Amino acid sequence: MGIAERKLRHKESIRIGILEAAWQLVITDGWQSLSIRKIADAIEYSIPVIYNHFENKEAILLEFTKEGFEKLAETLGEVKAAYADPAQQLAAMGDAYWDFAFDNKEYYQLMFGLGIPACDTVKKVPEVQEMTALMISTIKEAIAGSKNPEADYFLKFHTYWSILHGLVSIQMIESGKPDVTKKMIVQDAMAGFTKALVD
Amino acid sequence: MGIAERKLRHKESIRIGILEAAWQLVITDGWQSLSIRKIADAIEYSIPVIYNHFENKEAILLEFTKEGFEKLAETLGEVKAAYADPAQQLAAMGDAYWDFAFDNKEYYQLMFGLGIPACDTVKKVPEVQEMTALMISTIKEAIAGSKNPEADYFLKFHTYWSILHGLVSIQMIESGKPDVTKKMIVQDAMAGFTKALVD
DNA sequence: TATTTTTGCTAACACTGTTAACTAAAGTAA
DNA sequence: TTACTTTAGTTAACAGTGTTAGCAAAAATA
Repeated sequence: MGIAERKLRHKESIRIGILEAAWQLVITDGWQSLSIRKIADAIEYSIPVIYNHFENKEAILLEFTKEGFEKLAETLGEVKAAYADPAQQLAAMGDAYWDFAFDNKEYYQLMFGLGIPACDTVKKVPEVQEMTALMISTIKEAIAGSKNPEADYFLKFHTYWSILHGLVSIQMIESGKPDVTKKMIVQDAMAGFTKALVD
Repeated sequence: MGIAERKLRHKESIRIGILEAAWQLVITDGWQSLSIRKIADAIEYSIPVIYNHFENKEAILLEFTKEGFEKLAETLGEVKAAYADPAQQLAAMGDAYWDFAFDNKEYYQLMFGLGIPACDTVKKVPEVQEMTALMISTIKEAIAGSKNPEADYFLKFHTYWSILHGLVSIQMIESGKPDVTKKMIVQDAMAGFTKALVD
């Protein structure tokens, strides 16, 4: 009865093919010009086949959004593990966040940029919470060891994430500045934040 | 020879009609669903008429982007004028920036969100520099009166804007949180920034 | 071998931005 | 007023988009 398995494998291989073809197209032409027809063309199947594996185009994009947040969470987790001091963790995680965004522009733009309807992305993508949980725990630890242990961790987390995202997105729409100063900007901002946090 | 003038007036009135119709459509249905056909329908002219007044759809969006940055710059200018102390100015401008974003979501999303190709927006929209100039001058003044007058004003400006934009956009994709805490987040972040700036 | 299920295709619908080609109106000059 | 030229506005089409209904062929089951 390996038939069912073989079929499943085949189905799965098409699914993967769709995602790989889509990703290739994104890499070469950007999100904007990704289309179902192009994907169908690339995998050498007809258009409706894609709809057997994904409900619609958005579902394909959602898949990448998930992947993106997963990768980001993984990266941040590793970086966090490399340090013991929460303040150092926050600094390193900020650095890593920045690097991730620019090393994976395609992902980052999809995760935040493309979707004005990103409002509900948060609900549809549990991976977001994976990432935020990491940040929140670190913030909590930092607060616990600070001179102001009563600080609102959720507020501080929000500030932390916002600073990072803001830095990244402003940098992305302005890209064309010297490369050296870039990193300084993050580090300066992070230093300011941590200083205010730890008091 | 008032004929030419009348014609010009008429032409201008259509142009305005296009923008007004477009704006109305955006208000009711959002940017995503704005289409040339719908605009043509609304102004009761055929489609190509729109192309006599705007090179393409993007040019129409660009018009609103300009408007948005103009409004924002104006608002920030007024707020700045209401205070003498740079630190206070920065705080008030941050507040105003936040309010602008949420009072004019449609504008803000267009100015930053919709355009992944927003990279060249900065070049195409001189109004952006109007706004940034305001911020930069205030930052400069604040630095001049701080304990560390050697600080890099451009870096600090960048941080300031990024924090604001980050706060806004994270808030926008997360909207669904209690309203009261929102303002606190900005003010907390701004306080942290100013503190680090003035030393 | 006959029947059912699955798989994948063609062709279409309803949209999108954009433009070429034409008509009818308005303005100009004789 | 008539003849010509310009311009304003139209219809109809092109090339593309996401999505789906209906059908043919292949594969699995009885």
